[in-house]
Amino acid sequence: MADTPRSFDSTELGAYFALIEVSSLLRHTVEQQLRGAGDLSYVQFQLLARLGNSPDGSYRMTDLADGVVYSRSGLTYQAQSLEQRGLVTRAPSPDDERSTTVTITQQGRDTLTKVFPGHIAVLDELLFEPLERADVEAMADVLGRVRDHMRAAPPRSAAPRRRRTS
Amino acid sequence: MADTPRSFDSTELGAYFALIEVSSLLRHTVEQQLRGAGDLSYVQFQLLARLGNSPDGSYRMTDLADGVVYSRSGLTYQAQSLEQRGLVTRAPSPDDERSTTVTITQQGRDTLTKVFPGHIAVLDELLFEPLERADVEAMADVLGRVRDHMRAAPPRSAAPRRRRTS
DNA sequence: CACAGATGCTTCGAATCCGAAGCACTAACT
DNA sequence: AGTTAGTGCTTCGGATTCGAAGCATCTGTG
Repeated sequence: MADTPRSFDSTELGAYFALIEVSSLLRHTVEQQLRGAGDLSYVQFQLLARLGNSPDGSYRMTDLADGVVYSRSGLTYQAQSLEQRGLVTRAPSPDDERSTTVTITQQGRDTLTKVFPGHIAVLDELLFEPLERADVEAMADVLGRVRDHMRAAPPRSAAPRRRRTS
Repeated sequence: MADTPRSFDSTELGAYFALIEVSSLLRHTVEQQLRGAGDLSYVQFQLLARLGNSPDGSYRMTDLADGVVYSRSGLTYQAQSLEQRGLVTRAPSPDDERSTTVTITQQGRDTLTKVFPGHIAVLDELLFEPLERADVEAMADVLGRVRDHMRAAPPRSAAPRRRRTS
């Protein structure tokens, strides 16, 4: 473990720090906008957005949790909250009694459309404003590759339960 | 407000989503490594790291909070925690009785060195592995500019208390 | 100097978050 | 079918988080 005690040069450090800082700052501002515009937390918005983009407006709990990088128990909490507010419904899946299917309601979609313009405005102002088109493309490309790489590796808590090894 | 209901193209969306996803996934993994290696949360590590990089190993509470994008009350909580564990000390500032100066202790530095190799290993493996040198440079450049832009704008909760305007 | 406003930090209460443990259902193997 | 392992979700307890309010100090102005 930790068998490569190499250190980073300033460019690498800069990239890393900038990444963390930008996402923190962005998240912060977005959070406030969402709270004000539709009384949503960032997580709640992400959940609704994902559901809204789904072809049938629904997902399994686990897939939702993995999608937004969130703990399952945390998702249960938020899903209950959203359900009480009438923004989603929950029902056991037809094919698998264990799993719960979360579906966005019309009211959920309305909330989404109500909140969206402001959300875009914040992103535009904070994230895209200082960037050229090429920068955005580079960012999408580079970060996209990183994401794929991360998703490829054991996505959540590494150790697969068992190795059915020969 | 929201006077620009333009929408994003897929590149922009990709850049945004990738940013969020990458930082979330990264944070998650790093968190676990830190927890295991030195019983630190990510925030605690960030605080120690910042203090460790400071010329005199200390910062004011507010500057620390702004640095890591964190609420003041949250910082108070973590600073107390770190102080109890002997990783930092807190003392009123000499020149301003109001402000508290947080200083990293030798034990804090030791913890930092103990945790660092693993931290670097995670970053190397998860973030830098799929990237060329040029990619890292592009990332540092683009995200660095975004960060500067964000920091330039009213950094925390917008409204300055008063406008001493003419 | 007295005072109002600004600033730095902490306390407080409520919301959110996570991991571990538990419950229910499914799959695989015999 | 019976047994064992795997999977999906929730509950639980404790930790962390934030914003609002409070307290103490500082600063600028009369």
